[in-house]
Amino acid sequence: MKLEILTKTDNKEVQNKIIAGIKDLINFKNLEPGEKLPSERKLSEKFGVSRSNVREAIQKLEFYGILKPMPQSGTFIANIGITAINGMIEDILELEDPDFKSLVETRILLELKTARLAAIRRTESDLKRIRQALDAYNKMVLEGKDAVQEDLLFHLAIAKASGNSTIETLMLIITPGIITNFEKHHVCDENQVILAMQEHEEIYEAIEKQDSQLAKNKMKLHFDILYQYCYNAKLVT
Amino acid sequence: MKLEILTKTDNKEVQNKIIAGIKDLINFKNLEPGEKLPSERKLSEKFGVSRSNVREAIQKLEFYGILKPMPQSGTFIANIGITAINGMIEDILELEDPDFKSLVETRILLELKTARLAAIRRTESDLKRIRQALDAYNKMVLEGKDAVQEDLLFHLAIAKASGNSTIETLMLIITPGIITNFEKHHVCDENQVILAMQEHEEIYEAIEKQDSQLAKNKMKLHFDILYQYCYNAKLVT
DNA sequence: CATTTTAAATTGGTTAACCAGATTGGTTTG
DNA sequence: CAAACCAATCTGGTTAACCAATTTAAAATG
Repeated sequence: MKLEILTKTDNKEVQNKIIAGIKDLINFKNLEPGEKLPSERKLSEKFGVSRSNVREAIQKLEFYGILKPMPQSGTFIANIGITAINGMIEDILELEDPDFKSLVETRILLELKTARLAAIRRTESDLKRIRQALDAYNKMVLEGKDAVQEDLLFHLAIAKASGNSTIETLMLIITPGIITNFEKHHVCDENQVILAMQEHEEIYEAIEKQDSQLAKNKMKLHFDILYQYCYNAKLVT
Repeated sequence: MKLEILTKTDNKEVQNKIIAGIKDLINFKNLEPGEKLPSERKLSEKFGVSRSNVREAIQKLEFYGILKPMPQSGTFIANIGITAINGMIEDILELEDPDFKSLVETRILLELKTARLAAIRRTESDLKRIRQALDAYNKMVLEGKDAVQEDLLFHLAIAKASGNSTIETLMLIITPGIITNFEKHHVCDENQVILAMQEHEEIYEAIEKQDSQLAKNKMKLHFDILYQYCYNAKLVT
C-alpha cells in the first residue's frame, strides 16, 4: 500500500513497448498520417499483449493528440506529419517523472503569469471566488489548522480568473505532485503560514484593482520566500 | 471522419457524470482521503454505467493524481485533503477545451522559459540535438517544403535541453493543439519561414554561448513576429 | 457498363466471465 | 488469551465473446 509505483511499472513498460511498436509501424510500414492504424485486435496479436493494453496505449497517444479512435471505423493517426509524430513519440517514451524542483520551477512560472492575466481579465465573479478561497484559508490558519489545501484552492481560483484555459489545465496537472511533495518535505512552517495570509491579501488587492504588474510582483514575493525556504537559494525569474 | 468530437462527446458526458458521482460520494458519504473507493463493480451498478466507463473515469482522476488504483486491493483516494479534492474535481468538470489564443499565449510563456533554462543548463548532447533539428528545418525550407514539423521539433529539442521535465511534459501536451490550429489557420507564409531560419540560428547561438538573457530575447523576437502575424497585435510579455 | 443494393466482414466499444493476488474474519493452536 | 493459520470473499486486471455502426465488395438492376 505504500509502494505506489511497482504495480504500475510493468504496466508502463508494456505500454511503452506498444507505443514504440506503433512508432515503428508508422515509420517502417510507412503508414501515412491521416491513415488508419491496424485494428486493436491485430495490434494486440502482433505485440503479444492484451487488447486492453493496446487500448490503454492508444488512449495515452490520444491524450497527446497523436491518435484518434473512431468507433466502428478505426484508429486514425493525427494529420500532423510523420516527422512530428516521430519526435513526439520519442519524447513521450523518454519522459521521466517530474522531480520536485522542476515542479516548483514550473509552478512559479505559471503562477506569475496567472497573477498578471487575472489582474487584467478577472470578472466580478472571479474576484468573488478568489475572496472566498482566501477567507477559507485565513479561517483555517487562524484556527491553527493545516491549510495546504485552502492555499492551493486560492491559487487555482486565480488560475481560473486568468481566462487562459490552457494554463488552468496545466496548473491542475502539476498540482497533485506539488501537494504530495510539499507534505512529504514538510515545507510550510508556522511563520510561513501566517506570513502567507498577508501576502495573499496583497495579491488579491492587486488583482482587484487590476494592477497586473503589482499582482505579478506580489506573487513573486510570495514564491520568493517559499523558494528560499525550500532551497536556501534565491529565486531567479 | 471529419467530425471528431461527436462520438466522444456522450462519452465525456458519461465520464463527467461518474466523476461528479465520485465527488458526491467523497463529500456525502464522507469518504476520507486515503481511504478506499467502492469497488468498480459497485460504482458501475450505482451509477448505471458500464464498468469500462468507471475505469476510464478513474483513469482520468488518476491522471490528475486524485485516485490511485491498487491491483487486487482497491482504488484509493489521494491523501491530499477533502477540500483540495473537491476543488480540483470541480475544476476538472468545468474544464473547457483550450482555445487557440490560450494555447499560443501559454506556448510563448513556456518557450521563453525553456530558452532561458536551456541556455543555462544545456549539455553538449543537448546542443547537438538542437543543431540537428535546426539543420533539418533549414533543409526543408530551402527545398521549398513545408517545415512546420521540423520547426516544432526544434522547439521541443530546446524544451528538452531546459532540464525541466515538467515543462517538457507540458510542452508535449499543448503541442498537438498548436500544430493542428496552425495548419488550420495557415499561419506561416513564405517570408515567415525564411525569416525564422535566421531567428532560429540566433536562438541556437545564444544557447550555445550560454547567454540566457539573449536566448530569451531572441525567442521573444521570434514569437513577437509570429504573434503579430496571428493577431495583428503586439505581444505583451 | 455504371449505379444502386445488399449482405458479409471489420471496426472500436461494451459486457460478462475469469484470474491471481490481497483482504478478512473465524478457527485453530501454542 | 494471543498469535498463527486458513479458507471464503473481494479486489483491480485480463480475457473473450458480443454489439451496433461502418466499411467492403460482391451482386442486382437500370
